[in-house]
Amino acid sequence: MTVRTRFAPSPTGYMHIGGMRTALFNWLWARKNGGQFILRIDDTDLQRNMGEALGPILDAFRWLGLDWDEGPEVGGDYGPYFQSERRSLHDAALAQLLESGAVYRDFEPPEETKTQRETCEKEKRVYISSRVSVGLSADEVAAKVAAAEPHVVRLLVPRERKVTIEDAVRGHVEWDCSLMVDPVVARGDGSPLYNFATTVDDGQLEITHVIRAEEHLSNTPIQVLLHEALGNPLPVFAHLPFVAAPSGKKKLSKRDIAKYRKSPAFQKLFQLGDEVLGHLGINPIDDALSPVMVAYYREVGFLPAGVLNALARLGWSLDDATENMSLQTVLENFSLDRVVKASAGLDPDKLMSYQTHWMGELPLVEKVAGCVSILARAKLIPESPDETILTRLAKVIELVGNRMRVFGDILTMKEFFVDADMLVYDQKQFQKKIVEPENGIDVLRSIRAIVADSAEFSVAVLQSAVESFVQERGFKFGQIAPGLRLAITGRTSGADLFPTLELLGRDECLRRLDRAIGTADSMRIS
RNA sequence: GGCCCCAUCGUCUAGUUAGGUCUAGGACACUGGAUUUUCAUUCCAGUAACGGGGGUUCAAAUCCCCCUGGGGUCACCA
Repeated sequence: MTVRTRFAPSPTGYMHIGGMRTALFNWLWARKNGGQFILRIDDTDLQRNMGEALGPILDAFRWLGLDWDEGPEVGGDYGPYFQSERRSLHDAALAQLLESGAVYRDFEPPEETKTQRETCEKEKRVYISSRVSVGLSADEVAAKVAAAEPHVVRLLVPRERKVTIEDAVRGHVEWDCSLMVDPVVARGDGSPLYNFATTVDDGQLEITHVIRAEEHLSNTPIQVLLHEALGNPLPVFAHLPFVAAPSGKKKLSKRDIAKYRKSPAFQKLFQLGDEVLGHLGINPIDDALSPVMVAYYREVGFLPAGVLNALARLGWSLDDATENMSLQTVLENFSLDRVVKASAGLDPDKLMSYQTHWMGELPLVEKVAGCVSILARAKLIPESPDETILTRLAKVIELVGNRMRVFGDILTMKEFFVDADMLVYDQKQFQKKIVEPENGIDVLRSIRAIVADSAEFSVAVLQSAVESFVQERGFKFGQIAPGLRLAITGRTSGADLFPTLELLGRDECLRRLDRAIGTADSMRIS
């Protein structure tokens, strides 16, 4: 039998990083077994703009390179793939269950049901459905339906038995039906509820493996009972541990972003994100974009390989040592029985280490492409840069090397992309390293002369010239380097100094030195 | 609270199915050192865990029971 897995997001306008992990494992299992991975959109009673709500979800899949065999945009033989368009299928299934007596129309007023529930709770008894409507004759039911009496349709839970599953990650799990409330399967008008629609759809789509997060475990007995009533073969269930927040064991949730912002574990990621998004003109403070969303990582300039690697290792491992894995490697080695049972906290540090690894592996041309797109968005280079810019950019990228962990990092290296007069100095350091030292400005003047007069503007020539100057004056290079770097780049840390000078070019270096000298002069006077 | 799930370094995990090779391995983070004109890298080294109690056994991280702790879920949402 062909393995068929599915991911069934509701169109919420964003793709949750934990949901993405679930989707990834579904994709992996299908691909590993030469089966199909299906995207079904669970959009029942959602009246939002479908394009806006679904777009970001599909974008996330495309960005990570996870393709789907059936679903939106690609269609398939088991469609429609939007749950809202599958109503006739649900209706037919409901009619079938009504016919077989597996479900019943419940006319008990909701307030009454609620009261019973509350009473039981107060008295510490287990609440089970009263089933007052089960005794109604077919004619009585028909009459009430004809009179449009409000009601719901409930599953008649077989109370005398147990439901058991052999979960592919959890093993044997069982529930005692005598403790179960008869779940509502559809409203009086026939509109299906989640558990019912899902079961009908999974059955009709011939899903063989239901791989989903642990929070659905409690829905499972209902769905198993429904599958049985429908006469469907039972899919294999695999309940993955949910993705927890860093430094906590609670489910990672969009609602808690404000809290995460204050968490030390998340600090560095937020700092990076805020800075990069700031350069892009995106306000990261509002919830539109945050680390619980896949889009966040794309915007900040993470690589799909980095995110995928981190996601794959969240609740799964290949062996006792392998950490850096391409999607291909994960695919070749994936299995459900190596999925961990305990929930796993997303670790931003570890994510960054995977990211750094894969950025290091990326060919230069692809680094250039990634930087072009983010630099253009930050308006630091034109939309379609010419050869000169591209060649120079490649040199910058090679020079900064592993200092660029994500594409967004390039935006913090503004010194390569703005003119001398736009350079922003680190004020405190400028004061301390250039203005305050006795000969700080004089040194810069001397270096300006070297830069202006050197026969050739190359690393070798500049370096030896500066070194002999340093020696003459009885300095150490380490003493003058910070000031020089500050004058040239505005910052006290960064790529190797002489190559930076060479890359910037003689004229630009002179402008920067002049500006720094001028600024320092005026600061010293005042 | 009911039902269900889970429990190894700070974190992600290996080891648990078939008890000994585990004085518990790896990675991230952290600390120290070396390299480096800064920063980042790289390289070495180090700190650090089987939640507790009972069993079973010659032998338990591994099997059983209890406790504790954490979490999920309890809708005419999905």
